[in-house]
Amino acid sequence: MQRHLTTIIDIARQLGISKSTVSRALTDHPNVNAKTRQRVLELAEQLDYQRNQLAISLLTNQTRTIGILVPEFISYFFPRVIISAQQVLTKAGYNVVICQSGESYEMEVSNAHTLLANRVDGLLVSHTKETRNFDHLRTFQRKSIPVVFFNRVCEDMNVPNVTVDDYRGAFVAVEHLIQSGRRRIAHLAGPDSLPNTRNRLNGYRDALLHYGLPIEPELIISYDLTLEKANIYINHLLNLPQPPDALFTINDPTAIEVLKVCRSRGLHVPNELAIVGFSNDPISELVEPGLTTVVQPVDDLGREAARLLLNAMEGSATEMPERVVLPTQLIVRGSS
Amino acid sequence: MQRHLTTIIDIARQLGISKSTVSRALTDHPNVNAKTRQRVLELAEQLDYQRNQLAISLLTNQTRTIGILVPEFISYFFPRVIISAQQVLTKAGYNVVICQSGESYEMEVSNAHTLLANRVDGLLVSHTKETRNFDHLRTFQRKSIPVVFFNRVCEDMNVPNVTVDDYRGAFVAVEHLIQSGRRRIAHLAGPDSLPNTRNRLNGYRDALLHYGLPIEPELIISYDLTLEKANIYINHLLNLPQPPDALFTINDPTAIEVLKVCRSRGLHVPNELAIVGFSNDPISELVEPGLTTVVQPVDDLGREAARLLLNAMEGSATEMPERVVLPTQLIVRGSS
DNA sequence: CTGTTAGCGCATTCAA
DNA sequence: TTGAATGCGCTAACAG
Repeated sequence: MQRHLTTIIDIARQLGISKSTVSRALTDHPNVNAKTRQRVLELAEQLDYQRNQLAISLLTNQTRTIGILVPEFISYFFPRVIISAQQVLTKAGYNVVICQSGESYEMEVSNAHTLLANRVDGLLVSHTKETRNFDHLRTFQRKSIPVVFFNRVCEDMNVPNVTVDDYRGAFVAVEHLIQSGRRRIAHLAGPDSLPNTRNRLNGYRDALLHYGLPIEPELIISYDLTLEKANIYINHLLNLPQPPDALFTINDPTAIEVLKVCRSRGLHVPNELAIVGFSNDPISELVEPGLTTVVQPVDDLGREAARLLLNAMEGSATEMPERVVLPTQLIVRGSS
Repeated sequence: MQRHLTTIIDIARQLGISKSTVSRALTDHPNVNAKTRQRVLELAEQLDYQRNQLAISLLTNQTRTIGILVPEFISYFFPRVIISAQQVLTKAGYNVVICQSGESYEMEVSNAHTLLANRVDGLLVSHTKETRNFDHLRTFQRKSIPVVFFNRVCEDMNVPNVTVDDYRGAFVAVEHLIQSGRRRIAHLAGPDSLPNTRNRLNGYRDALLHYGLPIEPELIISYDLTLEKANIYINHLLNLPQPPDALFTINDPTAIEVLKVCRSRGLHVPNELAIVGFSNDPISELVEPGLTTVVQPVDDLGREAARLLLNAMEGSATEMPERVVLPTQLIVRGSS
């Protein structure tokens, strides 16, 4: 499939001038005759000329494109964050390309290579649940391409990051359950490769400790975030000799799954089991009963991540990378 | 921010050989001494060398990258389609970059320019609801960059496309309402810039005609797909002297909004108002009552779109662009 | 104000 | 098997 796209040389030839002049006319360079510029612009328009960004990037060594790498975008969370980040970046004159890895480490590595090969000027990342080795991201660092983590962060890498206050969110959620009279509060936690998971787990633990409740290992289950596994573990918990009277889940989809299981078992929510989720997925206010959950400020998250990246790219390479933690908030609905 | 990335020249110099040889070693060219190749590969690894895709693309005039342009990805629909398309494209050795336009025509044009400037080898598009002028996409065509439309297609452009059978889906949905005894069936339609909207409207109309029911203009309302407007029109319909006994909506989020309005007005669903949505958003099975809706085969949609694009790129430029229409299916739940 | 020249990083002829 | 030379499309430095 050979195709010829109009180049400045085509324009120069047809106008009988040099390609430098064409280039200058096209880039609003001051030193060019108004009339000449006019002619160039008209012919460019007519020939449907488009600057070849590839050539410019090769020359300037910057693409004005930034890459966003996310583990998935089925859940509402990542799309929202991306959109708000994109708004900031677009306003700053950057293009945004998005890659999603389907929670696969291998795919993430491949995406990282693509982004690197295409020489993005900066990278916004939230890694997959499988990612334990971060060499593919350190490569960016080594090449001085700014990287900013959001949501799922690698604490070992010395780069800026933005997270929400998972610890506090979890603490308050569990506190709420305790204060409404629950005593056997279970926690469906995510894989412990994810710091958010660990922070939420700590918040859960500390809330129990703070109120003098025992921490029962049998009530804490880590799983891989798939709904199939969630279903199995929920039933497992409910089949315990002493089943929990409340369940705090790592995210809203999981909490919804709990709701479904309760429905099918004829368990009343919240009387027989109280449920609290995490993230305030739009779905959580539509189910019956409404789901109590912890709000993550998705828009702020995207905005902050973009801001940190812009800072990093626009040079002010501070010695201490900035780390932003955004507040979370509990929304109480019918499920608790 | 000046940074130097390792090039083949660095490798060549350090090894005291020419860059051509390095290039050959790196590209698995047959004519290169095994030992030399070995040394090159080792040093490349050690220096953390990455091929500069920009330079290669400039040279070969192809990027092995394809662009996906969608109007939004908040709803579950587009992410799903993208993921399945991406699977096919990745397998075929292409990289995928995604741009979303937030339903803004202006943003879509800008994204199209970005993708063009970055010389994608092919484009998968679903346009915004505002798009009426397709010049920004015709540009790709003029430059022989294959374009494939999916879901929201421009019928005037002579390119392959994939859609679902909106007409049939709507027909069957309305038929179902009629057969379950409804007689005043309203339709909340989308903007008529979108062919899907028109097709669904036609399906709705023809079903009424087919069963000898009158078409009441006051029961058909086009709107802009925002939930705020949806809310206004839903209330408007329910306030009619003769309110409808069923409501068929352009999509599931709108149907959910209907459900919410009914809840707040104390209207029983489906007894006082039956509701049927479109697209089988995961949310539709979680609400109470479950939402009757028309399934769109999202995975097939993405796969087919990718297949058509690969065909178009891999040369077989057939005279008649292929147009695929995928079947839809009604799922009956509690809301009807 | 305009033309000439160089070079970004690479693959690919053509010679050796 | 290897090296030298060419050019992809463009901007920028330099010279008129």
